[in-house]
Amino acid sequence: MALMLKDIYTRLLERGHKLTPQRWAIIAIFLMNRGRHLSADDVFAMLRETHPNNGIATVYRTLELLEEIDVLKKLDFGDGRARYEVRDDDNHHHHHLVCQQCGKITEFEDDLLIALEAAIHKKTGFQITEHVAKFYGVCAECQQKAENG
Amino acid sequence: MALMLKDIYTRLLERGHKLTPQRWAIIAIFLMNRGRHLSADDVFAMLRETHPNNGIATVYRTLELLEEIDVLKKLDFGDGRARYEVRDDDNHHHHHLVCQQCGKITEFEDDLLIALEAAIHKKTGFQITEHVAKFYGVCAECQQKAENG
DNA sequence: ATAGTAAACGAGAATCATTCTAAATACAAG
DNA sequence: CTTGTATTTAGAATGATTCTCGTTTACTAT
Repeated sequence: MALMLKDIYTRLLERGHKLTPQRWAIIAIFLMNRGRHLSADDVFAMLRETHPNNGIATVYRTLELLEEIDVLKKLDFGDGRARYEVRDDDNHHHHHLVCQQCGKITEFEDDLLIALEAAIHKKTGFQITEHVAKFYGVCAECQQKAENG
Repeated sequence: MALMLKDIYTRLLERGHKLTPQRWAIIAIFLMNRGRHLSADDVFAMLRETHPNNGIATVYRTLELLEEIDVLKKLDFGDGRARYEVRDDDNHHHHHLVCQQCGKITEFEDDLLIALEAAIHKKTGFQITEHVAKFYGVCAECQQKAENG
């Protein structure tokens, strides 16, 4: 099921953290932008609109905290900055398709990697806890543009 | 087949690059350390042993150049620095297993991801040119240590 | 061989995302 | 209210990477 505010609140309190206005605002930004992959600077810019005197350091700390309590998932698309997305219980196995033309990032659901993980464990004894899979190429739209151009 | 010095020499000259002693030395470092994943700093340290007055900027420039001509493959293990390995013609589909305990990186050969790429193209029209797959977990040795400790 | 020219070099400054520090503030519990 | 702890801000620090610029070098054509 989708992650709710109540869950986040509970997780924070369980670990002895406070629900400050800054954290509240940053959580809201992510909940209002589900499906997007926000960088610290993206969040900072959005936060500034409503909280003009928030510091960037707080954004970084909050992102780190939200990752620790499994609210956010840290992503790396190789563009030199970390990005984050909401980690719902039901989005556990989607992969990212990065278009090298327009930079757009789409998602793809598939559990084929589970089979691969099983094969790896069988052959090497390696116990996998997490995987990262990214695919680089050209999205359907950019292919069409290239044909028509 | 394995990448030879002659191939590298040819590729450099074809594109109008010069074969300087510095480049020669850096190429040699990679050929003498096949299978390892060297960072710019690793290369710099090794280079210093024989060429004490080489600059780090040259290392970065050379790594970039060698990547451009497909001699090296740039890797990102999420430790905040880029790493490089020799890109042989025959190592096209190995994945990296990163042990979260000891940091060791092992490799695993498998073409299962090809099937996944086909599935993605069929469903989304996305034309994939490259993929990155990394698996994080605990290697067999660290598991044993944990059991015995 | 020699000189000309573009490429490459070294040293250090600059950049950029991220992390740390120090001092100030807010919150929860007694 | 007071005290201890968590959190915040602003700015400095960090660390990998890139840029700049004056100098040097490898290749080319004389």
